[in-house]
Amino acid sequence: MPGETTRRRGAALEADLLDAAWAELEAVGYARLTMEGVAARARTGKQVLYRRWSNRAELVIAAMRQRTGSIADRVPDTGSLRGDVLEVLRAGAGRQRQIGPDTLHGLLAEARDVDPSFFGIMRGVLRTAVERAAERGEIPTADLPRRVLTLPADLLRHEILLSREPVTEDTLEEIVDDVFLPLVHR
Amino acid sequence: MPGETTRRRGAALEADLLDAAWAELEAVGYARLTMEGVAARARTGKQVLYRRWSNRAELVIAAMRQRTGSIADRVPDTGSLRGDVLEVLRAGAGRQRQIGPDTLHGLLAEARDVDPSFFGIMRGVLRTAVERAAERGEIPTADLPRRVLTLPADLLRHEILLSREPVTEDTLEEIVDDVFLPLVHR
DNA sequence: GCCGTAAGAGACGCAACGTCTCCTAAGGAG
DNA sequence: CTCCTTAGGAGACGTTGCGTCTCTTACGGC
Repeated sequence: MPGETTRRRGAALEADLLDAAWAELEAVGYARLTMEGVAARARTGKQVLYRRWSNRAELVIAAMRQRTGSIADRVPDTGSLRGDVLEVLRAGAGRQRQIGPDTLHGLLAEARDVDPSFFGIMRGVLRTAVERAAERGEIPTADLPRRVLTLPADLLRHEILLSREPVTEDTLEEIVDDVFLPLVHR
Repeated sequence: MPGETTRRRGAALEADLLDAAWAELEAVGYARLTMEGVAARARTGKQVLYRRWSNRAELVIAAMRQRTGSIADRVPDTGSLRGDVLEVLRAGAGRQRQIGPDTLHGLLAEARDVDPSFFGIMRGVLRTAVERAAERGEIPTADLPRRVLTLPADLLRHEILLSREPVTEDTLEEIVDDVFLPLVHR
């Protein structure tokens, strides 16, 4: 096999490393993911990993970024606030299904600086959805208390962190219909 | 020194072990707490720990239980729903201050079965508070959607898990005044 | 075609794990 | 009071993964 002496470099190698990290994550889970395991899977040495990321958490976060591009920036537009918010939550729940609660718990415990943009992304999207609903006259005002605006995202996150089971569609609807919409309609 | 040959046993020893675990937790934090460290602090061997708890998480949970008795069962009665709920949240926030987010994150990541009673305690207390408010005629009905009832506790928990800073009184008031009470009043 | 950079490979010392073994104090049974 | 079972105290042991380090060698820009 000719690939035998081929030595990967730069971006190509980095992509392979992140792929290997992701594969290892799926294979053994975050708790038992080791730098040596990832290195072995990528058929390289640990040093190559440490040259780029200084610990498990950083490596895994990088791998996740590569895999699950940014959710944000794509504001849904279903015509109703309810539909928009549900859509945002579905996107968040979907991302959770990809990542899994164990990884989230692990990162929370190990990452010194969980980049807020990692958990706080949904806020801007929700603000836009609410503003558009107000413009349509669907709700009285877009001027909500900060905590109300982040409420759907916060509750979803809470659910993800504590449930260990994938979040169901029913749960998302409860969040929207029992909590968020009643607060906004007035 | 005569204490030198005294060998502790049973419950007395167990209490010493849990004290040592708690002290170690305060001294080095959950991330760097080790079984060997706890054993050394308790002036005994690891085996004595492993005979009782099969890992860090179990040991620490036991230590916490001994230290911070049960919050529940003591339903505040301030005369107003607002006061009662705030009081419950303050108790929860206080417990957090004792324990610290790092320990919580660690347990979440390591404990296979985070006993729901550990995180879900506040629910029953809130139910009682709401029922009494309804009896007083302060609110129209005590028949709230499940998710609304657990809302204050859920939001506090979310805050605790993601903020890393102690939860402030302001935050508690936001939860109650901007989110919970508006939902209940109607 | 030369040469600096970084990949590939693995040895190293260290810290904790969880298991084990050995000895001996404690304290109940008779 | 003595015997005997139980469990505490102490530490050795093999293992795993960490993070660092060293060495050789391929790559690819100049």
